[in-house]
Amino acid sequence: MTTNMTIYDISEKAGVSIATVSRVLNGSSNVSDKTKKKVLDVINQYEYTPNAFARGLGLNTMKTIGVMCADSSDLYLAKAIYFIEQKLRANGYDSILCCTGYELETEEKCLNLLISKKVDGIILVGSHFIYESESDNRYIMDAALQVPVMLLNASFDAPNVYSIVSDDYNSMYEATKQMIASGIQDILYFYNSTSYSGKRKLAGYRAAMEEAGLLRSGNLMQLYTGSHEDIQGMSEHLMKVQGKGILFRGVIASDDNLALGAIKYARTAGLRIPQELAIIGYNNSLLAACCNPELTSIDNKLETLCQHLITTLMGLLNGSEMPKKTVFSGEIIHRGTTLS
Amino acid sequence: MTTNMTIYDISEKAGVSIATVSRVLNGSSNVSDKTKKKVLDVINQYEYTPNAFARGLGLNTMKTIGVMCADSSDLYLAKAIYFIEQKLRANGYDSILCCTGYELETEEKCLNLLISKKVDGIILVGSHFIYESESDNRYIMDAALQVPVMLLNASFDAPNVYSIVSDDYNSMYEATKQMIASGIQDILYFYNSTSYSGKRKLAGYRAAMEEAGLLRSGNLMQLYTGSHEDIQGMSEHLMKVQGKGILFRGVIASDDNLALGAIKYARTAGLRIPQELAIIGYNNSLLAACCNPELTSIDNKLETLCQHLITTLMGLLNGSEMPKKTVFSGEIIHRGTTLS
DNA sequence: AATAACTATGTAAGCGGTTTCAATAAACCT
DNA sequence: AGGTTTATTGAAACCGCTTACATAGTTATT
Repeated sequence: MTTNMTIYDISEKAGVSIATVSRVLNGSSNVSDKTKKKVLDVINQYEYTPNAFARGLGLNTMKTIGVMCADSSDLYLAKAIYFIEQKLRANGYDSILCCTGYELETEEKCLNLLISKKVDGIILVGSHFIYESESDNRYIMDAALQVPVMLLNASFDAPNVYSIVSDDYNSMYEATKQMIASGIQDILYFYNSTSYSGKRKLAGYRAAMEEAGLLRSGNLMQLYTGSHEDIQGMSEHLMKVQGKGILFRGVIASDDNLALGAIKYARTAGLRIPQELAIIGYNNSLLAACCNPELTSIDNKLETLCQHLITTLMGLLNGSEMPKKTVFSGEIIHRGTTLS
Repeated sequence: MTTNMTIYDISEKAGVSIATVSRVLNGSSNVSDKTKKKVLDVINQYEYTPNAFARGLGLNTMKTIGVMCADSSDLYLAKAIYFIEQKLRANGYDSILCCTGYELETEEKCLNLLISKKVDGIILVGSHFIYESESDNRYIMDAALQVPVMLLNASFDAPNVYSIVSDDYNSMYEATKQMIASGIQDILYFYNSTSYSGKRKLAGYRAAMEEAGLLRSGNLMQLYTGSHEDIQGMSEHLMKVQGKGILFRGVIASDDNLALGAIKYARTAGLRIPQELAIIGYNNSLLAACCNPELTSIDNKLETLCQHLITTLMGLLNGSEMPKKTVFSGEIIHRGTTLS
């Protein structure tokens, strides 16, 4: 356990100065093996742990990274947080978590809070408020003036802001193309966010549809504004869409949760999956393997993304030059909700 | 944004001493309104934020709570973390997250790390290493010597350790009793952890079975040791159990994930749910409403638990006397996997 | 009007480390 | 052996803020 000794106590017991104790604490090379051992023995004997605040004051770092996400209870984000936390701690850092609940104001407040807590870096896990235009991201840029800011699945170009993204555009483009190739023409795009990655995904879908000459009107894109947990609501939403006479034989969802809503809708409407309604989800979350039929989904290699994010961040903190943006491609995992 | 001014800069610009600045910073009453305004103006003008380390050094607190959990990507734990983080921040605290990955050694290490980071309290979210016997929890008791330790869904009696638990025993007892009452006698208990709450749940099941004279041997309890995400593996596990000639017409699972495994097993084995196999899960997670048929599950009022946990912790930090243990009862949410 | 009792502010001593700089000891040359 | 260079160590300044104590300025009391 942690005792309440100070560096003075240790220096006294070890018969050296506090400077020397500090040196062995920080692994300075300029300490003789003999004294180093002597000091370490005392430290171990009394289970001394240096005071983090004092240390922070002197070093101006507490080896802590701020992690911000909209909702840590979202399956995908929760997973990201888990990977990030694990990898950070493996690197001797730990993480302060802030959940912003999809509110811009909270996001700004948290950002300032993290900065004032002197984190060494900030990771935005799927922030919902990254805009394409730089000037709209001022609050992030302000934070980046102080510490490196890492963006997971989002990207914009600003000093000291680094992005690790999955190629959502291309993944969606390919998924849509494949569904078209399987003979389906009326493909509804079902999404719930206009975030950075949301826009990219939508663009991928549109490109494929346009290319095939199938994008006739905005009818085939449906924004769902309810909670990401409200499967029933999603299903009802699709029922309404159907009620309006909009025809669709395929659903491509921006998220597995939404895809589940589509599955539920199919059940309610009595449609056979995938023969009468094909569905593709996104994120390849636990849900995809859980539902019935199992969901075809796009896997965007979350762990790889997180690993690179941490590697990049650690590099930056060590003063290395690091790539501003890294892109990984996704992969379509075929399961029971698609034909081909 | 946060500037790099010190209290000296502010005091100079405001024409007062640093003590006065510090007083307005900390809301001390002994400052005249005139000077207070003067100082605040300067602070706002320069967007000054006091250095957290220096402040921590002086106050010996950084308004931070350590949150430990085995796996933040687990649906249930993720949700708990979300609630906790939200409520903490609403109270002016924030949280350092540590995921221990179900490893005792990591759990101990994190506990020490949190203490050394001078957190004001520690919350164990469904720790897997709470033992019934006090002496086995020494490492937690050591931490409790320094700061209050809050246990969610676990409990043991030690100084400065507080518990908020759901009455798992009773919930399971009732669930089992109801299934028996619905005419099912061969009920398999499918579980994956021998944690504190795991034991309680199992005991509830046993009690109900014993009471009904149905507990003939240990055959009807099946410990699954695989990953909580490996639905396929769970299903196969149950296939093997069936293969051994162990008969079961009902499954009560210690967790919704396991229940999903049971659903998958039923599908594979060609059993109709709930007529040929009834299933009850635990936690009433998102999954329960997602799967097909929808899962009957026990809701243990997670948000209520978290709310009370935070309230209790805040009370403690304000020096109030607080209850050592609070118990809430759960509720069975009936859906499509049970008869009655 | 003189004394007591506050109120508002400043001075300076910590809080527990890190680090610069100077001093001492040990090692290396010629 | 004497002069250098280098490896160790310690003294003390400093990081930025809190707070006990002292002081000066006000208001209340008799």
